Formats: sequence, structure tokens, C-alpha cells
Amino acid sequence: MNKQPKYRQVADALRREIDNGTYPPGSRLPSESELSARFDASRNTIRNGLNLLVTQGLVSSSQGLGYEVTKHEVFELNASRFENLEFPQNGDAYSTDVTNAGRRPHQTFRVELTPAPAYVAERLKVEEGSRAVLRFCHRFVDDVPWSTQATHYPEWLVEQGPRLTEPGDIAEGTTRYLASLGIEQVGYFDEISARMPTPEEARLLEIGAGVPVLLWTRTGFSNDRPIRCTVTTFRGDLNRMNYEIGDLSARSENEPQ
Amino acid sequence: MNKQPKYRQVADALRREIDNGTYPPGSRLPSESELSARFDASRNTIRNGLNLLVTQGLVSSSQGLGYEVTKHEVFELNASRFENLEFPQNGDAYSTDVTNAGRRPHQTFRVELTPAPAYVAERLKVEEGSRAVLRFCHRFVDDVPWSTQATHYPEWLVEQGPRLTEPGDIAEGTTRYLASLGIEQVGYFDEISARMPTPEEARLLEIGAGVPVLLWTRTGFSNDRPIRCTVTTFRGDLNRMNYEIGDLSARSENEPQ
DNA sequence: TAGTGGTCTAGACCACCTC
DNA sequence: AGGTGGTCTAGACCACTAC
Repeated sequence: MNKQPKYRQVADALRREIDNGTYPPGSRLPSESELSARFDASRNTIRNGLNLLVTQGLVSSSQGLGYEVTKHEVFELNASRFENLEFPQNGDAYSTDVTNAGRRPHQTFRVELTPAPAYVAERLKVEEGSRAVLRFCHRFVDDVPWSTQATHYPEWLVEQGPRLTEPGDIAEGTTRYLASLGIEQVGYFDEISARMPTPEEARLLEIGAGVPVLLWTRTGFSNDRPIRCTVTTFRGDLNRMNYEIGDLSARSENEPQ
Repeated sequence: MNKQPKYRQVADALRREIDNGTYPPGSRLPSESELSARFDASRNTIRNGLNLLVTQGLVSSSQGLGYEVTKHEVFELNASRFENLEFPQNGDAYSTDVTNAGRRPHQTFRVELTPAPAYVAERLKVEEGSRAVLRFCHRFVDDVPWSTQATHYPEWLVEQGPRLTEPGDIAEGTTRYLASLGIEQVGYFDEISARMPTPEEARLLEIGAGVPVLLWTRTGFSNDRPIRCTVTTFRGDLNRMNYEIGDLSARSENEPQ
């Protein structure tokens, strides 16, 4: 018989009640003082227990309002189709996907010429600190911050593709633009990892405690060298990535229901 | 000028010192009472600040020892080559990868016939609760819990491939075994997401606060239907997945250094 | 104004690790 | 034994939200 500390008992009890539907997603938990009475514990102990649930992403709290059970709608991103030239689409793939899902996309955009960070330089096979074009997107869905995307192009590419440094969008998409210049992306290398957000990421994505970020790095290659490196940061609670590989004709047949 | 609460100042100061190398990965932070004196704050306030860093995955604490700056070695998993029949390997792909990395793999294994959970049933296109073979792996690298992997096969497959229910390993790999019976996996659909671990996952993977899990679901298809669904749970701090797509001959040329 | 969570303190006692 | 973090309490005051 190993006795759990009181704040864990509180957290476990509440977790069970959340799981069994006593407190459904979107609903509010009892206040700290109510819980304090119910569990015969000091307010600090209750807060300690609630804090566990917060860092586990089960509930979120706001001053003056209380604790709310989190609810997630996940957005699916098809990474293997994304910017596949065989699936023609106007403009940027992200906006298309979001609009198709019946949501309202919105993004801010900027272009810079900056020294490539070590992580990017390594992937672009250029020297650390050598310059690269950074095209940075901060994306929202229905005004909720959704992801940031930073694409770096090595400086040597700019001579052939001067529009890369233009501050506005490239209507047909940069991949298409480069292809029209004979610089074709024939393959890419994707890396995916997860971690807790840095304070900067937490600020941009308005992430509270208990929500990790999904990091997606795509390095694109022409026939003879890397031509771009895109680092995308997603809110982990709102996004799921997928890849379709091989023959999936059996997947779409006989859709359930 | 918006004043930060004291515990955030503590966390920010320590984070800066971790970033600039004052406390390198693996080193120990000053004790709570030392920090209490340095920041002229009560021990609880210091704990509050340290707890922020813990939930952000920057440090970990253990009773009697103190706070240690976390260090990560990440293991790369090539998901597009993984179990690709064109890259022949003996036995299971995971052990091969780990051994090649100079690490020592080890796993526990069990087989069950259980009702398929809703998530899996949906992907296997069978009714929720109908039976499925579950082959479950708990994997370690150098005795550190690394990932869990649960593969479900629909019950109808067992008639054709009775060895699926055998309690031991299938030496040539299940994918190969099924292929030898004419049930070929011609494509798969991968889904990747990240979230904080459930208490059960935290227990199996020995995850502390501040470390998310990476969830990887692979549904494999034959020509006419789904034949398996594999759910893998990774420690987010130790793993990174990657996909090679298209022609990457330019990637391996001129390796840096 | 009343109720919610957010910050902070001071102090007590316990559990674990090292010497 | 002495130092470390882990748990818990009681109480104070502040900031935000709702009505």
C-alpha cells in the first residue's frame, strides 16, 4: 500500500471525473475553495493538484474565470501531398487546406535577408552565418494562432530567382516559381520532433502550459543540392500530420458510414 | 513597463544562464535555499520558478539530489525506410537501427487477442469492439525506456496467418511473413501528433514533467483493405522521425566535413 | 461588489541521498 | 548527520471577470 500525496489524489480524482464525463470538454471545474472543502486540503494543495492537470494539458485556467476542461479540434495536414506539384492548387497550399475545411485562414508575412542559423546552415550545406533569404509566415485559423513557418533559401539561389526577396506573396507559390526557372525540387527530407515551446514560441502561438509544439523541418533538394529549408512550428494540441506512402487505393474505398 | 512576477524573474534569469552556458547540460543548479537568498524570495516562490523550467523540459529534479539541466541525445528514426522490404534486414528494423547506432536494444513483448479500441477499429475498418490481435512491444535503449509499440491485426487475418497469434517473435518480421502468404502491404498511411503523456504512458516511458510524447500511427494496406494498425509512443525528448521522399541523391553527396 | 484565480510569505515536517 | 527536494498548512494581498 503506497500512499499517494494528497495533491495527487486530487489530480487523479479530477482526472477520473473528466474522463468519465462528469466534467466534459469545455465545462468548468469547481472553484479552488470548493475543492478545498471537498478534499479537506488547503488551497495551496488544491492548486498543486490542479497545476498537475494544467501541465498535462487536461485543463486550463484563467484569472477570474476558473478552470476549464480543454477541448481539441485537430487539424490534419497532409504532408506528402502538401506542395506536391501533381495536385494543382492556386496559391499557397495551407490557405487552400484551411478553406476546404470550412475555416477562415489568415496570415502575416515578412521577408528578410539574414545569417542562416546553424541548424538551417547545416541542412542547406552552406557555412553557418552565411546569408539566406528568410520568408516567415505567422498563421492563424479563425483568428487562433496556429503555426509559424520559416523558409530559408540559400543566397546563391537569389541570383536565379530574384523574386524570392520580394516582400509580397508569390502568387503561384515559391516551389512553382523556382520550377519555372528550371530549379526543380525533386525530393525532400522531412524531420519531425516534439518538445515544450520556448517562451518565444509560447508567445507567438499563444500556448499555455501543458501544450507541446510539433516541429516539422523540410529540406528540399534539386538534382544536385539543397535549395530550401522550411521549419514549421505547430501547436501540438491542434494539429496532426500525415503521410500517404505507396498505393492507398484501399483506403478511400468503402468509407465507414 | 510591465513588471513580471518574482517567480518568473527567477525562471527567466535561470533560463538565460542555462542558455549562455553558465549551467551546461548535465550540471546542477544551485539549491533552492541558495536561490532563495540570491533572489531574496521565499522558498515557495523559488520552487514556483523552478517548476516552470521543469514543465518546460529544461531541468529535472530529484529528491535529495537537486535540479539538473537536462541533456538530450536524439535518436533518428527513418520512417520511410522502416520496414521497407527493399532494404533487407534480419529480424526487426528497430533493433537493427539501434545496434547500428552503437547502442544496446532490449525489448519486452506480448501478444493478446483483444477488442479493438475505437481509434484502431476505425482505421482497420472493423467494428468497434470486434477482436484483433495485439502485438505489444516495450522498447529500451541502453536500459532507458524508449518507446511502446502496439500493432493490431484484424481477426480475419489470423485465418490466413496463424503465426500472428504466436507469443514469440516472428523471426523474419511480420510484414515479411504476411507477404510470404500473399498478403502484401502495398501502402501505408502515417499519422503523427504530439501531446503530454497520460499517467500510464508516463509510467511506461519513465517520463517526468515537461516531456511530451510523439505519437505515430501507421495503418498498412493491402490491395483491397487495411491489414494492420501500429501505434507507437515515443519519448519526445529522445526521438526524431524523418521521411525521405522523392529523389534525394543530392543529400548524401558532399557530406559536410 | 463578490467571487475567481495569481502571487507571495513563513514555517513545519517528511523522504531521499551522500558522507 | 546534514543537505537536498517533496508535501502541506494558514493566511495575506492583488488582478481579473462578472453582475
